[in-house]
Amino acid sequence: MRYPAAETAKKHKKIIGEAARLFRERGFSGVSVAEIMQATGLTHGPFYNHFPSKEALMAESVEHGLKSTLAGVEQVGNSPRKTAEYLDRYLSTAHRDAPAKGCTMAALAADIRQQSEVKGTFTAYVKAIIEKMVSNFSWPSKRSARGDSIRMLSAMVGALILARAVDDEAFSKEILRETRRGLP
Amino acid sequence: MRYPAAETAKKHKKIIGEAARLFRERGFSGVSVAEIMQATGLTHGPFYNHFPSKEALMAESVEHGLKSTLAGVEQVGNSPRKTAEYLDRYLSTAHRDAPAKGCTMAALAADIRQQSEVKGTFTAYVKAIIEKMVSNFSWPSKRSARGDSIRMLSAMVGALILARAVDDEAFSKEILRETRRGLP
DNA sequence: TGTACATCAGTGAACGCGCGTTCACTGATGTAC
DNA sequence: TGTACATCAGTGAACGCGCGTTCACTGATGTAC
Repeated sequence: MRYPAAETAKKHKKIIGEAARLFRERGFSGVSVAEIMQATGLTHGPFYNHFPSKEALMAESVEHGLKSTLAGVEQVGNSPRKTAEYLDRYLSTAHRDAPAKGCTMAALAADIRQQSEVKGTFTAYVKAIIEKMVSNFSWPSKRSARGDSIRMLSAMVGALILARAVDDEAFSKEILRETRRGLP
Repeated sequence: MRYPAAETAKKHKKIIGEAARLFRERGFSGVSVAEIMQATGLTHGPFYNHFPSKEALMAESVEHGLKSTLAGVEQVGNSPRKTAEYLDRYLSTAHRDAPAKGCTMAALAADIRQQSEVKGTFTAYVKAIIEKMVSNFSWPSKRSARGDSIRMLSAMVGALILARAVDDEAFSKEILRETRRGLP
């Protein structure tokens, strides 16, 4: 049956939100279209009223996730204390244990390597995130800020991925803590 | 038909080798049992003469891959020049472009997060690799060597994963180069 | 304002496909005598 | 050393299953008059 026009746009966003959450939690191939639709409270049929394919949803949900990571960096504002707080949060056990609402780069970068449809969007956002880190974080020297940002991001993403893959709590915490210690 | 006993062990190793290669290239879910068997020159049927399940093969092939990464670190020998050469190789475009024969941590850490069967082996090898980095790399101070090793590994793995996920060659190279510059 | 009809998001069964896994069968190898 | 037979890795068809995707149908909404 036909539904109020306003609800269609709302459902579209709901699908993207649930997909972004589930994909980060279990990877692209670990989540089915039916499961995403079930999470929005619908059956799997109308998925194709909203998106041409699962791959199209992957692209939109990655963008959705990266947008909020970018917004997170934007809010830091360049005091040393705020920068330190951001890093504390990124390399926390809370972030490690909640990939579903965490950094899309750490959760899906490996999956994105295989998905040429999504790589363009991913690349644009990683560039934007680096640039925002350069301008919004506190750096000792303006000259080296871009290199420092890239190094910081590599360490953050690598540490989070390793800390999540390891099943020894003490060792996982050590990876987060020691990586944090090397950053401002 | 029955085959010479010596060939059975050889085929077992061949399956592991091909699986380790293909899994690193396309992830666990990106490679089918049939494809692995085809790569060894057999049909898919006898797979279950060698392994109880695909998951068991995943565990053995991850171990196979990590063993050679560990062996690579073992060969460094602790001169500053050898350490630098190792890092140059790890963060090279050649390594970036050849995940099939490259570092298993960078290629499969994200997949391993979801695979509880494999996490134990992975954890043990990451610990061993860190320990070998502590003893075989050249460090300014013995006291900080373990923390330095962990930071280095996080940056290496993160940079390689990001450089592979990005589809802009100049930006990808910049990630590798700048991460390299922050290391000894 | 009231009525008649076209629209289209949602339903749920069905599709074709590829996957992991199983199995009856084959026949050269290894072994017992 | 030669013969008869048990073994078991390999073959390839078949299995059940879940997936992405399609589709005929439904019926409240929005619109034309």
